[in-house]
Amino acid sequence: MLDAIARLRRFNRAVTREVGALDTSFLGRGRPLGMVRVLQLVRPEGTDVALIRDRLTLDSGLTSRFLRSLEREGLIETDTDPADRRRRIARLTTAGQAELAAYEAIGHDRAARLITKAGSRADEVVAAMDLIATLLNRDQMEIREADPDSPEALACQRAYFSELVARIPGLHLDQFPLPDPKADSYRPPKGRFLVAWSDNLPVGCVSLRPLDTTTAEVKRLWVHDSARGQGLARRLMTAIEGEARSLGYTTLKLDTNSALTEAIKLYRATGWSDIAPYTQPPGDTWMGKTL
Amino acid sequence: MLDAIARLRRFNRAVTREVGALDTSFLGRGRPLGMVRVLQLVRPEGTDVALIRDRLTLDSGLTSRFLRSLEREGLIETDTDPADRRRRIARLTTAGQAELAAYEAIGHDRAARLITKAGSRADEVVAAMDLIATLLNRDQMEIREADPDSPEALACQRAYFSELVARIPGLHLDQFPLPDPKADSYRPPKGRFLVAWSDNLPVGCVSLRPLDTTTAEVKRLWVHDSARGQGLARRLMTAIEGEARSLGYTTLKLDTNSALTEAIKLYRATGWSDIAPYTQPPGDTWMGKTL
DNA sequence: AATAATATCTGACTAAAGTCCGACATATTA
DNA sequence: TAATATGTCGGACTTTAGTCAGATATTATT
Repeated sequence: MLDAIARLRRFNRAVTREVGALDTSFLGRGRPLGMVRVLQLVRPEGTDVALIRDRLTLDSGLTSRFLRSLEREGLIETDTDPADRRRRIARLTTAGQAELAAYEAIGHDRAARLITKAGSRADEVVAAMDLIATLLNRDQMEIREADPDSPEALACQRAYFSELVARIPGLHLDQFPLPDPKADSYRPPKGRFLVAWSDNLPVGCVSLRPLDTTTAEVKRLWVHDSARGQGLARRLMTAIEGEARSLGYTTLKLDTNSALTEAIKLYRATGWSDIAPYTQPPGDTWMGKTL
Repeated sequence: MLDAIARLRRFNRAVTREVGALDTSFLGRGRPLGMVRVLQLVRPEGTDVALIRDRLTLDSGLTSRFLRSLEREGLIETDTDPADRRRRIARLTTAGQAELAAYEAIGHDRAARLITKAGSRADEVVAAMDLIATLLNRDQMEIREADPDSPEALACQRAYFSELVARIPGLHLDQFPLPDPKADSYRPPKGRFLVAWSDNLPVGCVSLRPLDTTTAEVKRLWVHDSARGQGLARRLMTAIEGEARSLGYTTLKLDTNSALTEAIKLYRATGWSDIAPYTQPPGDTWMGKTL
């Protein structure tokens, strides 16, 4: 443990230097870092000013001045929130989107250089970064609905199928075409596809499709390697069960494979129990839950 | 590659937040971060002011002011470098060492909390941090002489023997007692023990012991997992060969095991060639080089 | 309806970091 | 020996980040 702490602190020092260098790169476009950090949180659809303040733990006065400055530059627009007219919502303008893209490009170049530096160990380094970033972002993971054919949902499903193939003997990737021809069953109004985000990286998914008017099936529960052991699968299951409830289903089913031991353990721990088989292989374990 | 870059940038964001929080923790002792960073580079034996400036990429005026301020507080002392009297050398006083220890304690607490947060995956997280920190520190790795019984040299040898045991069937750790009863042969004036440092972490070692007046043996070449694939083993070999040369040896020998393929590949690539056996198992490959 | 709480904004202020310049002593080169 | 380069220093200045208090509008509570 003592040694681990010394090594973590070495990591901090190394990264402080790197991040310090990264900060100055933002200055390349003549705007202070604080303002850029705000800009990066403003979405084209609009972001709550309170959320920005909260995320960056900024003083309200400072936030306000940053927003005014960005507004003067024409990068954002602000409006009062119709729901609570004390609140304000900041929205990225077209010019703002272009400016943000320019920052993306700068960061992109720096990142590419660092990855090149990693040489033959680039994959390992990226996996290591994922692990650390997911850990640091842990308290800010969000679960949002997504279209099953969106790029992020496809990435999740691809990873999920790869894992199935790796863990269950006799399966092949071409058995799982993507985009899924049956994607429509995971779409509203009867179905759902949820994606878990850690910052901008999709780190998990789960989906729901109707079987009959009162029964739905949970499918494709997957968690990114870097996010395992942190209770995300449980959160995803809670979320999808909540969706099922609000869609009016009273019974849930799922089929899984006995090789996926952690998943089965989770199901049992959250009130699922074995039921009669209702699908073909690769499923060999069937479970159900009454809502 | 594209995806890797997006993920690296996510890592940067996560770490910027964490490091930002880390920075403010330094303010707890009423000294600005910049000054603390300088203080951390000053060693009790003395550090070149130019080196400090270089490492932190500071303006000379700013560096000077930080040093004056630390000097006024009695934490450091400065002297002109006798070798080049334009240069100055900063030395940590006893008070400075105490102050630095206090900072260590603060960082220690924060680090311990983060590791606790990693839970069951703490080991993986620390390994991931090592990999990234070593990559970022790559251009600043230093090779320095150490006593074979110093804690860092022992750590290196322990890791080296563990690796031997893991890779060569039939070996047991108790065959390699530490501290080494024959440590004296690796000490000056006839022997050498070199340790490679990445920041404060020993990431590699190599040693030399006399066989006769003109022949020496290279032993215990080891590189930390996080530092592999970056040419460190080659640097260590170059360094130890240089030491051998300056000690007046004309011939070098080593014995190794055929399981250590990367090492053997390196030896062949740097002018070593096979020679007649001269030791017992676990050695099964013997090489020599004329200086 | 009065009071309290909340969200934002503005202005005044401070601390920290960093830049630029000239002065000075010393070292290197022509 | 003269000219040039280098390393350090201190002063004047700017930018950035952050704090604090008060004003205003709106919402929630009593």
